[in-house]
Amino acid sequence: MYKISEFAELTGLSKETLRYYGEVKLLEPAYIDPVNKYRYYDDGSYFLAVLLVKLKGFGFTIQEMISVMEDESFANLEKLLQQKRNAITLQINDLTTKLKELDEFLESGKENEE
Amino acid sequence: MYKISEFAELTGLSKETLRYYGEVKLLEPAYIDPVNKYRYYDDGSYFLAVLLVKLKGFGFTIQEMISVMEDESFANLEKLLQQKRNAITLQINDLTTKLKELDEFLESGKENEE
DNA sequence: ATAAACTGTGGGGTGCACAACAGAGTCAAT
DNA sequence: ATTGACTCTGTTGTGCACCCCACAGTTTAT
Repeated sequence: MYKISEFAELTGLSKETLRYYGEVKLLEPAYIDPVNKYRYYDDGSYFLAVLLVKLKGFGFTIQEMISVMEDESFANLEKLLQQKRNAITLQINDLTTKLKELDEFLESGKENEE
Repeated sequence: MYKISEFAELTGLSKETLRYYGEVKLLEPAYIDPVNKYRYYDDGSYFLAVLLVKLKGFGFTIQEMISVMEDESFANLEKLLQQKRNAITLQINDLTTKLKELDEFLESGKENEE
């Protein structure tokens, strides 16, 4: 059983994020001490957390992650993954365009300096 | 003088965003009808809005945009632009990595299907 | 016993989007 | 001139996915 800070370090999720995930019932502590309310996580939590970190990195929303966790068959998972793949590709293109625009902007700024 | 919807269409900023920008004093309407509170924007607003849309696209935060607008000399502008350039480059790299990871994840998923 | 380190629960901030509801404005029909 | 219908605007509140700070009770180490 890990305390929140320990578990945060283990998973890469911040303490705040862990509390938040508990609140929205995405990842609830394995045990909460009824006296002091401390959250405790176990190896099962760890397993889930690792998956969540992955999905989060791919751009899954909380709701999407919840839906994935609820669906034992993981039937939606692949569909969502494809969706995120497209989204990431789009983002890369957008950012590449922004970068060009930014460089042009910087260029035009230099001209006006003198 | 443009009413908010017209101005929104002109600039590409949504009505909500325009109200928000007014609220945080980033871009205030040129005139507000004291009777009905309608916001009116003029060509000066338009000029600023175009710049803001650019900066926003580059990832400037509201506070950064405000600081840029307050500084008549635009001395920070270039520094911030360079900063954003780096940030965008990082994001592109991150996303590219994510894409690879996602593809690997999809691959490993296929194997387990049967 | 006491201090240091950790935990809990709020509450505010971010940058808008979106929905609800009310007061204006506009236009046509009466 | 009035009425109704439709469109537009205003304000207010909520949601997203956390981060950050403050205050207070706990636990741990000395």
